Amino acid sequence: MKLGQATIKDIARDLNVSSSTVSRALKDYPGISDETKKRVKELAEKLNYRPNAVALSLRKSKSFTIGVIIPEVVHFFFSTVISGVEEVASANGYNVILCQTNENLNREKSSIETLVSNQIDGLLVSYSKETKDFGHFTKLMELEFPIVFFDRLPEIENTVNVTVDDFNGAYQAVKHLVQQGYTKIAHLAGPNNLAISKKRKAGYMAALEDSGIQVDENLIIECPSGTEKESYEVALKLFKDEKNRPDALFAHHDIVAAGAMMAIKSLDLRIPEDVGVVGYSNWQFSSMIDPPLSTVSQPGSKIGKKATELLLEMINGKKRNSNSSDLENVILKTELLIRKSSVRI
Amino acid sequence: MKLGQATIKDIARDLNVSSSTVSRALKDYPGISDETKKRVKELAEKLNYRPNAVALSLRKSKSFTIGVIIPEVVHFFFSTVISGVEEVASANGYNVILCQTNENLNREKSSIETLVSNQIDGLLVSYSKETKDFGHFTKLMELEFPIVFFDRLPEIENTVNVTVDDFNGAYQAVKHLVQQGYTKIAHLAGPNNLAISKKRKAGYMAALEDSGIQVDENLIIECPSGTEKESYEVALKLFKDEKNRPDALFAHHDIVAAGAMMAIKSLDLRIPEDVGVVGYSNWQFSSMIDPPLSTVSQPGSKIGKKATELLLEMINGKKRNSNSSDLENVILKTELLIRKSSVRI
DNA sequence: TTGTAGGCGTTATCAC
DNA sequence: GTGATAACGCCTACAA
Repeated sequence: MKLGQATIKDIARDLNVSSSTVSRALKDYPGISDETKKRVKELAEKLNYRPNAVALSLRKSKSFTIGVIIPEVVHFFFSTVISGVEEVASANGYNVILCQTNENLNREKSSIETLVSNQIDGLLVSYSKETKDFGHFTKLMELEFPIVFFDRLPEIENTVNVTVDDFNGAYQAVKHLVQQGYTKIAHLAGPNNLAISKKRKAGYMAALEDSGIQVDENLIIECPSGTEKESYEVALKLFKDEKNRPDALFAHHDIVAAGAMMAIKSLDLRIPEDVGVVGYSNWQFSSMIDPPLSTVSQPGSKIGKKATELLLEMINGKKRNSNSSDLENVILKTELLIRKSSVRI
Repeated sequence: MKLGQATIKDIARDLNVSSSTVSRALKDYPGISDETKKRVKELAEKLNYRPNAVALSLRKSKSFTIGVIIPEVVHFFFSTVISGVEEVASANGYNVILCQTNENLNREKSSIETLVSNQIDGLLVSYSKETKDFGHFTKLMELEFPIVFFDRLPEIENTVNVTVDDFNGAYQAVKHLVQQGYTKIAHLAGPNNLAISKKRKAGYMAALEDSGIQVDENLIIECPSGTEKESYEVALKLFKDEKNRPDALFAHHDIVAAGAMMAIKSLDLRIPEDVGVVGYSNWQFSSMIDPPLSTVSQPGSKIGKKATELLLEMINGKKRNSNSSDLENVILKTELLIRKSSVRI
């Protein structure tokens, strides 16, 4: 910062008053003559005075800044979350410091170090795929530091969480496939250490069972990396086998679904006539591929907003980490978007 | 910040030394006995001491924080830029404060106010569509405050810019359409006050002229909002008119192209046989729609990285705003990705 | 080798 | 009504 920004002291010197007077005048404190107040404000205006937020942070031990730790920015869902976070934060006078971990545990840990040493007031976290131990979070929580977890929930007690109802989202998706007359429904699952993957898988299985269809473990295939390429290959193998070929697919992710669709089409199978497909997340491209992909829509921006609102409440003492309040675990509803890829009736 | 983080004073008190000794010991300053150094470091470790970055900022008038002002986070191109920025910043020990303007001038202005009062060391900017006056930027630049503009360049002298070669990107795209035998090529342009829109349009026109095709102003239609819906309607009108129907389309944006493709398909025209389409930006969905969309790929992450590198150089005094150095205007190359939507030979 | 004092910009507390 | 002082956490002349 090279800008010779004017300070309270400058104003005080120019006006031959003390800096306390200036400080009080600027904030309309009682006990300052209208005359002085006016002179101070005018000069402040003229010098383009702006309070130094860093000095304020130090003085008040409060930075009006929150940290966001996120696996990847380039991810439609996360970018919508960030957008929601920024929205609510800025509306409440808070800054957002962004850290992406690239799914790397060490970066997650070092991000926390920096953020904490920057005196952030609170933290929003979606942890990395590598994170299996949550010590770096619990240490902070024991000191009553405000943290809200979103999307990926850690196995820690008494956390404040914002998430979507993954079980139900998957359940609805698979039920829909069943209603469309598909009976042999495969599942391309996410990495097993993520709670969301487990819940989607559980929803898938429950929907089958409730429909009187037996779960076939051979039809559940893990796609840990979640790339298009990976699922393309997985799906190719899965659908090549004519004898055991599934007639539908529920993917834990639109990208995974898209890769699989490419494989299915390359085998000259028709979607949705031969194979029905439903994805998850409603990526921006999902409505534009051929055929448009049915998917479970997660309200990303709403998650970001809600998480930030909760965090600000915690910061401002209206809420603690470990209340019995039911607010501590907010579960937002998903929405099943039915498009062409899964409709054959 | 409720965490009772240990301070230098705490360590000093415990060890019965002065805080300057602790400060020096922690930073391996000369003239501290090994004995003291060891005791200080051990206790620091034990107390989990972390320097208070806010106090440091105040002391040094340097925050190791940069601000990013961006129109929208939920935008594939911008999210890749942000990712690149975060990458380079964190590798150099800098934090990133993110502000999105939602294309709103007032938010842009107030973001700058907050960022500056937070003593950021420098600023990366892609300004809003509403911004026609750049006073809020020039005011800072006159004070030698480091700013790097990316993607959208302001009409100000002596700025440091990172951008892509939009003219050439468009030129290549249209040349490619010509080579494929399309002759009546329409252009869905962006808002005219953005330099990028102008350059893409200029590239479009130059490519036509260089190919001996006369530019027809009726085939250039502005799509200011850039939404799918808008371009759907625009394209519907454009391609309904059988007499003057174009046989190809160059859109300033993939979303715009996608909307137009839906319109074209709804008129039972085939892509690429009847109509060739090329977009711009290589959104994630572009390779997945039907047919896969040819597009001009902008190296978003590279832009973010390069812009941040330049900014850090400016911050660290290796570079000034208004040098004659040719580094002040970095133009990165685009890449034409040829997919099915534009290939009929 | 270590300590003291002052200051970065602000505000709360006490005094006049 | 206003001013002086101390404090937030850290660093760095200058002293000792």
